[in-house]
Amino acid sequence: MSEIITYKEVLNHKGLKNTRHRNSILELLETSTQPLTADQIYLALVNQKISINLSTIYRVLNTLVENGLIIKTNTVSDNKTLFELNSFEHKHHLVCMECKKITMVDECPFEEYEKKLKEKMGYTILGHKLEIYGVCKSCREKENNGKSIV
Amino acid sequence: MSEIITYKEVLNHKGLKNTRHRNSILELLETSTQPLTADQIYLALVNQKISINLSTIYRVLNTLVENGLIIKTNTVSDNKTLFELNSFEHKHHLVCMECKKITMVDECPFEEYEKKLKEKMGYTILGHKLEIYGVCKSCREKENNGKSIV
DNA sequence: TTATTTGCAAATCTTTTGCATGAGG
DNA sequence: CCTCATGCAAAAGATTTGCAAATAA
Repeated sequence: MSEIITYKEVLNHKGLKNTRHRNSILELLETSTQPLTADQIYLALVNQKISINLSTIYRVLNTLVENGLIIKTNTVSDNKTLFELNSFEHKHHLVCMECKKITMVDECPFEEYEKKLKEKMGYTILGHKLEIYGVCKSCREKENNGKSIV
Repeated sequence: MSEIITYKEVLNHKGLKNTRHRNSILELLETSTQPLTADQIYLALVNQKISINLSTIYRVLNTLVENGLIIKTNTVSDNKTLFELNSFEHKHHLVCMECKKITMVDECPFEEYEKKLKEKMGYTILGHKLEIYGVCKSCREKENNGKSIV
């Protein structure tokens, strides 16, 4: 009774075939530190000499979202759809406005806040998404080359 | 020295011409309780017998975003770009997953959290966006017609 | 008058779909 | 085998762009 569940097992359990394309997309997302667009996934796979069609990527991504293996997000700046693995952990995005890199944060202080909203607004809360915008350390340091902040 | 600043004044100040299309779009967003898509704006204006081109709407919206009069958002579900007036107040979205209606919440408990992130992650925080997903009161009541939750 | 804005049509980009072929269980 | 997944090409939908005409200051 291992606690480690492989994607293969999850796919099986959901009645989805264990195809090479599904696996390579899942593996790619697994190793990525960032959520990726369909196009980025396409380019990364082509780079790995994997022959795949963009429409297949879209179809695989949609299937995986529907089955809860991955999660859809999007960026405010350019309204692109991003995909990331559903780690089943509570995570939020820290977005650098300079380099556009996304860092995950797992701390979340909102349970209490959600309760309040439930009472005040009569909403049943199912979840939330928090994106924090700023400038990351390395971009800030680059910007300050030659200039003094003080 | 009135404290009420009109859009006309803001446009002037930014060196933007005070055109009928810019005004009708701003007026529409002013009266809307929800963020709107470019297309929804187009249809609403056509409905008001205003003759305008969709590309003009996109150009006006982009100009207004660049000049900070309106704000761009987007929905996770269908990845549409939404526009809303920049009220310069701190607001968050409460999104009903059934009727897709968006309600604004103005309470925000995150100043403290942001400080923490700044220290921990070395980020300069510029702002954040919070979207809370759930089911609104009226949708929940509709769902429960005939069925018992208990 | 002169720079800015707008309309129109066409281009671009992302995502979806139909259909015939191929692969997994 | 038989269903589900994939490739390919074409469609669909959202947004942008080039250029000429209209308009605000």
